[in-house]
Amino acid sequence: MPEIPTTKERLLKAACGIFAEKGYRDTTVAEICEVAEANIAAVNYHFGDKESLYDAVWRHAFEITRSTYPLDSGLPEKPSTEEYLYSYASALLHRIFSEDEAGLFPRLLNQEMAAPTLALDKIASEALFPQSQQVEKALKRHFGADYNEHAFWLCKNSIIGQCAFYNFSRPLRARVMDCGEMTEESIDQIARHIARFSMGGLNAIQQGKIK
Amino acid sequence: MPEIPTTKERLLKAACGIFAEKGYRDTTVAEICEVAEANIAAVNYHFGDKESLYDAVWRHAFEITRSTYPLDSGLPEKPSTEEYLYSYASALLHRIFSEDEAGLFPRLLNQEMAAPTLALDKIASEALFPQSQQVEKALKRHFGADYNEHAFWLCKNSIIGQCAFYNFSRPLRARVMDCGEMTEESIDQIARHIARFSMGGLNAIQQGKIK
Amino acid sequence: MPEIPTTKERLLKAACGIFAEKGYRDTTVAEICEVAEANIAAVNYHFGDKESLYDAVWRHAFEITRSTYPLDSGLPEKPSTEEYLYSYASALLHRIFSEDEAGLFPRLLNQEMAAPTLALDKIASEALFPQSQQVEKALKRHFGADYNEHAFWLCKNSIIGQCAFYNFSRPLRARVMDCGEMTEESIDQIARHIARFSMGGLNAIQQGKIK
Amino acid sequence: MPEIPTTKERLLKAACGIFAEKGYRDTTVAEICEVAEANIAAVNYHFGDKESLYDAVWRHAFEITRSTYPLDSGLPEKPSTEEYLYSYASALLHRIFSEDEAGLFPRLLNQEMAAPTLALDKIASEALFPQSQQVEKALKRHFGADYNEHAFWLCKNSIIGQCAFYNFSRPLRARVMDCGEMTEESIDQIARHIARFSMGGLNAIQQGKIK
DNA sequence: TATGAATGAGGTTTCATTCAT
DNA sequence: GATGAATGAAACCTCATTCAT
Repeated sequence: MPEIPTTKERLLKAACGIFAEKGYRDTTVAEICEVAEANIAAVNYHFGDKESLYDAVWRHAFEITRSTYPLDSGLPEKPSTEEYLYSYASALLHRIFSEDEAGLFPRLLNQEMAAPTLALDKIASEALFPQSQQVEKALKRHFGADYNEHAFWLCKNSIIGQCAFYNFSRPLRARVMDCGEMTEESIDQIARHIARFSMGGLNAIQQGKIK
Repeated sequence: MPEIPTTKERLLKAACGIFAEKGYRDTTVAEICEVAEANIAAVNYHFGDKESLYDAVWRHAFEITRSTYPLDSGLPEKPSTEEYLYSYASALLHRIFSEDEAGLFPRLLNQEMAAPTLALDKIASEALFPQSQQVEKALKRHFGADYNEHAFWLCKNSIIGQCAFYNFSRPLRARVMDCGEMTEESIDQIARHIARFSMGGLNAIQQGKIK
Repeated sequence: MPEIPTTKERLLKAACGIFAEKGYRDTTVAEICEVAEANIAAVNYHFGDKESLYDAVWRHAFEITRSTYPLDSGLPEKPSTEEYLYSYASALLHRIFSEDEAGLFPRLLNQEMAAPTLALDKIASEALFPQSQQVEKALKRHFGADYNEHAFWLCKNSIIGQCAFYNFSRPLRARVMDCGEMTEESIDQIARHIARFSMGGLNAIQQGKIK
Repeated sequence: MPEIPTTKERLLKAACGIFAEKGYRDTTVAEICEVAEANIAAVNYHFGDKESLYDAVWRHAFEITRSTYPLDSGLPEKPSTEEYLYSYASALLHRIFSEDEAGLFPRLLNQEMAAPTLALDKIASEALFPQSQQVEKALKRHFGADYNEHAFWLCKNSIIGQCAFYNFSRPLRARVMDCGEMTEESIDQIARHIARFSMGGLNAIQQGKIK
């Protein structure tokens, strides 16, 4: 039974879309209220002020994104490093290429990276840091005795960077990057590429360290 | 002979720094004029409007960055793929970590990726596309007969993505990423890591293709 | 038997304190309701509108103040003029320096003197005028045959003014006037001073008139 | 040659009148601009914000009041205490009853006493404290050897209070106090009354102390 | 009897731009 | 060539009040 959405829900939904598209500063309360078909004072009534609404927005967006595309879905009991990398990249890419609600968080993140708001501190500690730690765990298991703090940090960045690039370069896709529409299959192809490429990279780094 | 900078030059310089730091929308004409010690009407007088100033800023910043850190400096006559990758990554990273004028372009790029302006089309075709082609050329040479359009595109993204990540994640450096001040040596270390990691990646991809 | 206060009573009490502290305009209905732990619509429901609530506050505050510190308490059967003046000043000063409910009326009066509301007319005739007449009566008895309408009016103002000054200058007490906490004794000291100072004044005026 | 007043001057003048009449909070920037026939943004352009305008207003008002009715005008070389008291009361009363620009400061003060703003600290230390000291000086001379800190403070308050009462009770003049229009002569009459009444008071206090 | 959601009017402030000088 | 005053549009926020329940 589809409930009629409350004004607060409509505001949150409208705000999610507009904040993700335009960023905090370029988004006006008036536009949110218009899209939500609510009174101009509704944001202040339901959320206090624009900033608190933004807070609710990113938490909401992150929760949807996290639960729709969890980072460790479909992994076997004892995943190989490549299996883990594939799962991780696949989740991140699905989030990035998603054109519905599940894609909101990466877009908001893009906005924050360009024009950080006060929310970034919270986003970093509550959303990004925990996810970052998951990659670390997998890498630590892979490296085992060869563990090295700095090499480790570099590898983590290489892996995340390959995925994040597709988020960062979003506006270029229609301009320079000659890629068509993103399908389930093409996303999977990228994920598999990143997993394999990274495995090769990790091995190269590990060999360099041992020698 | 150090010339006294004209009002127009002072405006351009001030605008570069502020636009790069705050983005187009968060930057006010008043602040630019104040920093440039110019009249509030100076921007409109010399550049027409805020947007045209932004255009001039773009070109200026790119020209400085491109000439300060060219992508192919210090390469031997017939560079190996790893040497080439190292040179490429080194240039990109120096641009990204530069805290003077040479670092303006990556910062502006970050802003554009989040909130594209009309300038992005021009920048994409005039600045980004040519640079992208340089990576392509090196990869084509490396792959040789194994050349495959899509695998090739994926590898390019993997390489650029690893570098761009340090630009994209700039605001996180002070928050989540536990890295100290960037020195010439630490930048070099990252560049060498990316070159080696990518060589491992390329080989892994190539072997996968052959088999 | 301490009854549980009704919503209306809680509203009235909360409103008294806040109106007295901040004045009509600076007080928000929302704040009153919050302090009274009542619904935002409670003021309008129970009192009609903000202004009517203010009216009720006025009457309530005056009634408490008037009954707690009546102007003629503790007077002997046939008080001397100085005894009367002392009693009068003492009552006014106790009202002014009271920090509980009995002090509400002078504070509200202060607000009205700066920004009169429609309530002032009623307050003037119902609360202030009768009190003013009491001083007149005592003065008439004192002056006797020397009675003179205008000299009389001036003396009344001199007496009331000395007391009212401690109400009017309330915000200055913490700033310029170097006086410590007000105790029963220090209040009494002021009352005795005003009685004696005024006796001296009245005599001086009377002598001037006679001569 | 009467110069055409600038926008800034018109704003200041309009603001003086409206702030004095309504107080800081009840005055709107829009109303000031309307009266000054200026654009709604003019206040922010010329003064920064409403608060800074208010700052300029009370300084302007005080300066006019202070110079129009200085506290020690018309005093003989070696004034008697009564002459001094007369001069002081006369100045204060002229300020209070003035219906042109010279009357602005007492009205603003009335507003501040009811609803203090951040400006009150500055007003107290820059305007009120220095004037208070002038009374002290005269009283110290009068009391001579009988000087007593507290009695002294009480007398000062009695004198100022008698004058300030006519400021504080302003809205009551038309309601309860049966006084007609204020003329130069009636003001003078009040001043002479206060001087004489206070002389009597001071003497009574002094005798009480001596005995 | 009481409430929480909702609202419209109006508050201060910001800002890119214009214009007479 | 350059400026400082001025402005209109629009931003965010506040608040007394209303209304359906």
